[in-house]
Amino acid sequence: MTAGVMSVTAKIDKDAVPTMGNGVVLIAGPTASGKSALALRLAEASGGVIVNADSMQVYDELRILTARPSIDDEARVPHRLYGHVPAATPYSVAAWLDDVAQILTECRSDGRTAYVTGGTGLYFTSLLKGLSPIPDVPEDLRTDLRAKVADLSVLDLHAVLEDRDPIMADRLPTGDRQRIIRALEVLEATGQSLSVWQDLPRKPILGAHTRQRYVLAPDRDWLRQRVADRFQAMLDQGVLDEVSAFMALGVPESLPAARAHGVRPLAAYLRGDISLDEAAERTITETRQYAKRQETWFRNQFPNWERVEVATA
RNA sequence: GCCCAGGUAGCUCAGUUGGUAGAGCAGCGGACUGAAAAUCCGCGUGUCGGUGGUUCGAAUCCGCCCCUGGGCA
Repeated sequence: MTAGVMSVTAKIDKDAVPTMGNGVVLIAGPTASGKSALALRLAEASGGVIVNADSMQVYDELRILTARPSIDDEARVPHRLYGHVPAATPYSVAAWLDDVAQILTECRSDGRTAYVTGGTGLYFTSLLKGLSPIPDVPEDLRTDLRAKVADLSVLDLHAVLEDRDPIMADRLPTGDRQRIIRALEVLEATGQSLSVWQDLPRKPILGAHTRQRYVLAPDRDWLRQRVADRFQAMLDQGVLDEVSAFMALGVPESLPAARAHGVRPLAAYLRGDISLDEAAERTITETRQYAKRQETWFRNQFPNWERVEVATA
């Protein structure tokens, strides 16, 4: 145990993993399950490239808090799409898909295997199933709309959608503010119901021929412990300084980067509102709850992916 | 030792004039087409500290005992 974090060994059939060359290997798994370490071993052994599939590790300023691969790790194997976006910039699945598409093309022409590694289920699903082609919604429209409906209750908001776009209103739960707003902004930006766009065929980047799909499946209790240990290690690595530097950037709380686990509780601690113990507990709890949601996704959306045992070493 | 306040779901607590108990949090399950580490939906049987009694019926009233916190000595 180094710095409170156990090392992880995941067993993957050697014959199933290419030792040379080309192709794409997908490695998903809940947070703190050891994906990065596994990808590093595999990519190092095969001269491959590690490609990030984590929606938070794309942001530059939160390396420690989002458990991004270290600078040393990045020196051992090429890592792509890690920290390539400033935290003040909103990113999205669509942007990620564009980015990966380009990188996968590069890998193919270089003859290197791409190990697409991360915990964001939607990213993997979109990679394999595609997204319907929906026009971009202008940033100022999004901001304006959000400001305009800020004081409406979810139910009122749903009623507005019901009035303007009954089909989407019917598809969405009455309490799901985020998706209701998305439906409204698409309608406003394009003049057409989001349902019309969503019904357009999707264009996958990777097809069914992508054979190598792995999900790390650690024991839940083990993972819960590991999340706590990892947080302790983050403290040792200086997360508090990182978060305080992040606070100084003044990234609006509504932006994705500001919602990384731990940002809010640790900021509250740094402001003197809560104790460090309290902040630690909240961060760890948020992270565990997320891990559970990830497992739900993998279990039900990726039934055919190969489960990989994770063992402590 | 005496007095007071408590002992109810993993945790914090509700529980009305006695009709065998319910919230928040945690946890568990599920959804998921462009901010997804987000957003949303569903799931609450637990010797009501123990024991004896009163009562048709006690978490609720009475006795004794145990434990915790505070006060007085």
